[in-house]
Amino acid sequence: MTEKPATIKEIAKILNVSVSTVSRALHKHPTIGITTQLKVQALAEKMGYEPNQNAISFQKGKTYTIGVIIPELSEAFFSAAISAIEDTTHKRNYTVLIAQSHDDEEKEIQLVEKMKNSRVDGLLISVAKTTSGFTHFDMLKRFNIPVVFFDRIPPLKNIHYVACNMETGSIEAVNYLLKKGHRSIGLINGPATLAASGERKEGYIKAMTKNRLKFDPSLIVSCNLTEQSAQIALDTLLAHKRRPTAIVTFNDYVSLYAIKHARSLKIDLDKDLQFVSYANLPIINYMDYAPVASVEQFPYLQGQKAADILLDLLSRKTQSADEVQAYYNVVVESQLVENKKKNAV
Amino acid sequence: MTEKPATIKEIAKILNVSVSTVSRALHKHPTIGITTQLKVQALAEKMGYEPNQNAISFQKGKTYTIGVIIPELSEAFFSAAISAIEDTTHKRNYTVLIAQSHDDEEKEIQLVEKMKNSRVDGLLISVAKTTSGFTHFDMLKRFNIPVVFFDRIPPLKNIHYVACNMETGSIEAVNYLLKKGHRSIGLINGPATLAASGERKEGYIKAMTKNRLKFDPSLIVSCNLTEQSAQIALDTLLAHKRRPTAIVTFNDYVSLYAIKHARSLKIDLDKDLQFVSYANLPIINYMDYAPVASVEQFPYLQGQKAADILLDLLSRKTQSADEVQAYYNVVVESQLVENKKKNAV
DNA sequence: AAAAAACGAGCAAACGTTTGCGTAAAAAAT
DNA sequence: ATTTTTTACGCAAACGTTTGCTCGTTTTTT
Repeated sequence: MTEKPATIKEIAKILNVSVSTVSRALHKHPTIGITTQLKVQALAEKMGYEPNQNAISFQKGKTYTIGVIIPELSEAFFSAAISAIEDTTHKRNYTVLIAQSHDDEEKEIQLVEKMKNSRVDGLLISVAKTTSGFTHFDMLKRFNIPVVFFDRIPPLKNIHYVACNMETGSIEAVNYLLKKGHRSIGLINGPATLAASGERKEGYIKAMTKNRLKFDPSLIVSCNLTEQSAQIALDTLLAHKRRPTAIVTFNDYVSLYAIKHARSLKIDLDKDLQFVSYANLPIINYMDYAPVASVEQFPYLQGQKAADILLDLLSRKTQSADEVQAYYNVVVESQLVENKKKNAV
Repeated sequence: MTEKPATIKEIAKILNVSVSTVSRALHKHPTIGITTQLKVQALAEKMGYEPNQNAISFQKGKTYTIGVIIPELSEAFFSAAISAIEDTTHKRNYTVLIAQSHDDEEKEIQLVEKMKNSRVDGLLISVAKTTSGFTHFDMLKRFNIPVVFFDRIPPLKNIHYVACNMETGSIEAVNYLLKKGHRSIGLINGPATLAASGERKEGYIKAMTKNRLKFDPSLIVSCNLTEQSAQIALDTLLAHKRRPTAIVTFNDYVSLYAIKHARSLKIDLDKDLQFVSYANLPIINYMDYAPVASVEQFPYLQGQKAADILLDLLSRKTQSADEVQAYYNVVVESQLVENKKKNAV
């Protein structure tokens, strides 16, 4: 009843040729005569032969598997990136091993270890928020397992990475609001511990000064990304002596919280206060009042580029991998996209 | 520079023992003397030896990998299920290979084929919406690869599955609304082609008749899950001669669309119209007006149970796998949960 | 017609690990 | 003191595939 998968050996025995001949025939190796080749291929087809990937991996010492370590699968950004990575690598016959760190450093370390032990050929990593040590990545270097970081990049020298330049988008965001006539623009930023917060702030400041507007530090308030703290941040801004008519927020969630709070304060979100945020997640399509624009970070593109780089690294790894002098540092520009959806009544 | 992973052979050579001794020592096999055992383990530790999973898989003919095929990673339901599956299987030293069918039958077939070829030990599948043929699952049976279906179950005999009983939740939902005093309750259902639609309808009808209310078929309207079609469905219900004061919707998205539409019609969502939906996705936490309650389907639990079953199947598979007479049919009861969040002003 | 080149295919090792079987030495039983 | 049992370890095959090397046969070149 239970079928066993066909092997090269069986084919060889039936055809009275050697296993090496069968192997070569299936790979269309030129030293095998055309008649033998066809004979072998026909039988393989008939028997439903499928190469045992496991045996091949073992033999070749590589698994054709790339590991992906991300903080959270459920975050729209990462699932989009994963889709891109899958699409890109499947084309080149690699499979993808996905694991979530849940933004926990300890878990991330374990995962790196596990991935190394399961002999993945390479890794794509977006580091956890809490990660502060980086020695677990050294091990990968020692064993010559190439890594490409994406989106969340560790502060290390000599690494490959794909990141998103927040500055462009930030400047665009502020410019957009200035053009719309706003003169007092607030920023509800994330916690200072996040690199992303710094970049957003930089962009904000740069845009202000470039437009010869005096930059008022008190128009920048931080929040820790919770609903409550977003509310407080908004309250602070609303109490400002130069009460802003527009606010840039750290991400869509913060915008959402702030908008909700603003509405409960009966603020007219069409006339008196406008929001621009980062990320552009699907949720904004479901909001009654959404930010008027978002800074898109192109998760699919980032995933794609990261995968491309890793594949390239893997293909050239064949020989000398020690003398990697060139490190890929790809930066994709963020971009402001207007929210096409109309707000509710 | 580039280190090679340590092998059992090297350890054996250094210690002047045979590879089999090393292998057994590392497994704490009782026939190996305690001194040798410690010696071996110490050196292994020192050399940072990690067994080559690939070689082991090859040798044992099993990969300690289970494949998971789901429609969409980005759907909250599935990412929760995945997390459960990972948590459950990691404990037993299995790794998880995730793949998305994107609700495409063709893709699903390819994935099943790929999973088979990469010799996964077992599969967890939630079938694509469009899947109408089921022969690709036969192959798995032929090769004795156990499969546990979850959430989206194919209409086949003799399969293992974990599903959610919608009826309980549906009845609860209607009862809940009746208790709140509603006498005319509408249902915006999904397309008739989906099994899930049938179950929701069943539950709805059952709850009505159990409460000795005459069931009015015209209070059930279908939609195809798009925003536009949800709007039309709502319009239909609102024009009903016995205009409903409460509506059960196929899922949170439909609720969302309907609520949005209702608000644009200036309907008072606190007094004149209330919604209950299925799923209980995170998005409802972000809605200005959310359904008052949702039927929770426990994705984490479903994933967990499915994984447990598969692991059990795998552990007993050691010998006779043909005579599987007993099929696991686990049904988790859906449950109505009240939405604790207050609506906006 | 002899020598050289090209062709077609087989042999065997290798990848790292597990495991059934065999066996020498030590311990226990007679 | 001999036989039996136990202890502790080694031998070698096996898993499926790839690939460098060898070698006989045919074809081409001189």
